[in-house]
Amino acid sequence: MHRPLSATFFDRSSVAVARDLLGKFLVRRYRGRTAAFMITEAEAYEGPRDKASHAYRGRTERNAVMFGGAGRWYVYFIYGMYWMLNVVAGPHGYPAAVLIRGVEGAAGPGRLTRKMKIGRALNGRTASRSSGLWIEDRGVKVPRSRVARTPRVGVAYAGEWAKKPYRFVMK
DNA sequence: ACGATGATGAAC
DNA sequence: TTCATCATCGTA
Repeated sequence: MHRPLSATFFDRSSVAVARDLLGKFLVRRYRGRTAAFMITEAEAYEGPRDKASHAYRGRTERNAVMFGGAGRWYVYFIYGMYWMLNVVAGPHGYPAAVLIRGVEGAAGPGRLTRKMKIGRALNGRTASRSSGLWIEDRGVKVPRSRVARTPRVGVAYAGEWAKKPYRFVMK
């Protein structure tokens, strides 16, 4: 059996976490059924200085979970239709997170949450079996040659931060 | 290229 | 209380 990744995996720079999430499995237990999909795309949102991050303008009701400890889900609603799934990274008090943008069989962050029945109920919960959503290492190794690094999607407003190569995608 | 669709946060 | 904005997606 595979064990869920623990908080120590997420208690690092969000960029390192985003890179290492490629090849891991996002596992959902919902209404008695369990489904697992390999993560193929992730983006880092790194700290209070990152202009593309929700935490850039400080703590608010929405982004509060980003300021907590690593390994919790940060789920928010956007464009009146979609839920975005993030996992909090880095030390307590430092607002960083990784947006899980794609899994095998669902490209795009909005599609993935719809497919896996992810919504507000998971916000602030721990990435563990108890919450019904967690991440496992199933032994898939993703070599550098299979990883593309690009700027993040949909953050053109973020000036210099829009250019940073914080998006990781499996080729 | 653009509209759907509504929560969020900052301004007023 | 109003209002612009938004870490997107489907249709054209």
